[in-house]
Amino acid sequence: MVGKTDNDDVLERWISQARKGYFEMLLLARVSAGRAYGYQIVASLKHAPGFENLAEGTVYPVLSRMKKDGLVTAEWVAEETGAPRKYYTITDRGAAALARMRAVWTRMGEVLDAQGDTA
Amino acid sequence: MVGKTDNDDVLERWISQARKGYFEMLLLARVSAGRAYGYQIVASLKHAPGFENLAEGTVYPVLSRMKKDGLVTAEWVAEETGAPRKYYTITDRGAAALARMRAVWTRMGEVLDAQGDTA
DNA sequence: GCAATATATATAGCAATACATAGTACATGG
DNA sequence: CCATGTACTATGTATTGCTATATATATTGC
Repeated sequence: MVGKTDNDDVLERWISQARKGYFEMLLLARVSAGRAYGYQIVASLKHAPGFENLAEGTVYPVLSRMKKDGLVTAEWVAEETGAPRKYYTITDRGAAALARMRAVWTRMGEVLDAQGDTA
Repeated sequence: MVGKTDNDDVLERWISQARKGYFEMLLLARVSAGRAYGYQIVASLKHAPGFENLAEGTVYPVLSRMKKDGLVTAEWVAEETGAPRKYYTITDRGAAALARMRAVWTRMGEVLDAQGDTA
């Protein structure tokens, strides 16, 4: 089996950096699509390309920070069976933040693409 | 004169995080467009939306790191007048890394956009 | 001639965030 | 009873953009 090359490791490190910021936006978008609980969010994101190895330890702290920043609300719900679940709902402030993040992300993409024409 | 709101500060902080990773890709793209020296790169990026306040202290360390990682080469050129300039040229390894970064960036955008459909 | 400004490059320290890892608790199945 | 799945929490580490500052040379205006 072919092991990882130096290039793979460099790109993995880069991806980790590139996700800073992006990941909060991604989670906000996910919650914006409909109220959800933590484990459910982790499980659904694991189906997205590139996130197969996503760990809970990556997701829960961001959800906590988003709650602290007022971007989402969190509510414990006791299930008939199983552990209680913490459901997250986006707030107006969170929806506004998400819109602005998307705009910035789009602009960053445009700035990137513009680098090829200004040699 | 209207000052910044909390929302502005939160977004500014977020932008700083969102630029991690992205900024290296941006500089690689800039150098990929044609060999350039540091001050010139700073000056041209300052015309890009969102980068009006870009500082040299942000750019030179990333150029240094890219050289150290073998993504670009650097070459001092003495000008007839003025201080000597350090010119940067992308390497094959840098071009390959840029292509992969772009692919990841595109995929991240797709994953983000997909969050609206999976409620 | 000197001060201010522009051009040109460099560096240290800090703040913030994704990630890895480990832990706790409850339910289920063999 | 143990392993696994479900569900959430805590902590330390690594890394990078940003701020602030420094140094050097050339040009311009008084």
